[in-house]
Amino acid sequence: MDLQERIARRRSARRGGRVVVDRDQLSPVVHRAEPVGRGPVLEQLLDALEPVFDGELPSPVAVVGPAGSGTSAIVTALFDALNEQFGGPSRTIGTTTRAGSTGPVTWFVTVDGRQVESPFAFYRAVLSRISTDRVPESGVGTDELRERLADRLSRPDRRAVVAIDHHDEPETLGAERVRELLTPVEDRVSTVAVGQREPDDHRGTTVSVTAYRDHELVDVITDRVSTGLAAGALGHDAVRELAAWADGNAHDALAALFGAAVLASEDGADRIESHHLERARDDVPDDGVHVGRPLALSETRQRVLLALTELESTDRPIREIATAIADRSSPTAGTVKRFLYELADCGVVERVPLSTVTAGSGRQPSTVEAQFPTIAFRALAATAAQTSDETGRSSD
DNA sequence: GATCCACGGGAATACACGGATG
DNA sequence: CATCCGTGTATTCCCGTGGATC
Repeated sequence: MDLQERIARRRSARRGGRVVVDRDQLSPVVHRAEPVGRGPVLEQLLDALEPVFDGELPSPVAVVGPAGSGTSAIVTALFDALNEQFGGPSRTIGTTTRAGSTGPVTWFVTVDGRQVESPFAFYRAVLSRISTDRVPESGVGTDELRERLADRLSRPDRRAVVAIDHHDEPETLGAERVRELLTPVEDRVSTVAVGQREPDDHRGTTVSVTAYRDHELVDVITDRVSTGLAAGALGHDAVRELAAWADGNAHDALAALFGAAVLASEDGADRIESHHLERARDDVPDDGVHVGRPLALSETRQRVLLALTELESTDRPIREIATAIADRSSPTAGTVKRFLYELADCGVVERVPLSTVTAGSGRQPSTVEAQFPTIAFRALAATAAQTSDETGRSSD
């Protein structure tokens, strides 16, 4: 490559990177270490967890709030902070600190129900947080992992508080199931169920989180804008408008903001224009699902979704869409079809009846539509995979 | 101690059946 | 009744692990 080319690349990289200063600060799937404007709720949650300060286990807690109200952010942030104070040696490499002779320990473990769907995966997730050894990812039975967990918690001065996030979403381990899995260690472990509803048989404390009010959401967005975007890339009026549109749902607001930033970067613009925001807002479905849902899926499923978002005409029966997707690499058409129905079943895509043209005599086909913010998904999935298929230029 | 192999979990795929529709 | 969609499930494949074997 010659010098002109080098310089041109520098220039375009700078142009592309103008708007976004720090992608992680902007990402709707990354939580803040200090949630914005949620002090009272944090206090309530600390109240519910109060017994841990006396070396006891709290009774079960439920953290309940509508979509986009920040329940995950609150619990994640608080558990991280509590771990700093109470946690024993984590799995960080080089845990040579006083092997075996540690004092009382309380681990605070968050398990993301979206990523942990089987008992095996659940035990593995908890174990790898509280144990110093590596935990096998396969080749060993579920019972074996359960025994290791019991073993790890066998000492009376060792306790754990396990938060199960998104316990009430489809395809996740329910809170009831989690408690069942924890029965062998129930006198050592307490649970915190995080979701939009209480677990059915919940007895214990409930911390209710309400949707953000307009000005609170403005603060949340402003916080992201100030650290994630270049100065002057987005005006305060636009932030207020965005907050009003999102109607208390921080996920929708941040997904639209992130999407608009992606579009502006792709344009090489140095600020986010209103048409960027408009397109990004249209891309966030009403009553859609969190972009973290598709992002938590296996790589193959994400590839299918990526291909789906790249198809121009989705106005076709599922069967045809499946073949079209299968044609661009991916698994076989049959498998793609299977995936699409499965994804429709758990709400990531929606089946919509296709009334147009019915030459055949059989049952009427339907098509599928994405129920997640596709611009944000495309940008975040690309960085997660960043293998094969180098579609977009990655300008990190 | 090095090598081999059986096992377990999970994903991909195949397949078959039930139901809707003309 | 013929046809095709939608779904439940059986089967196959893959791979990491850890104990058996030599």
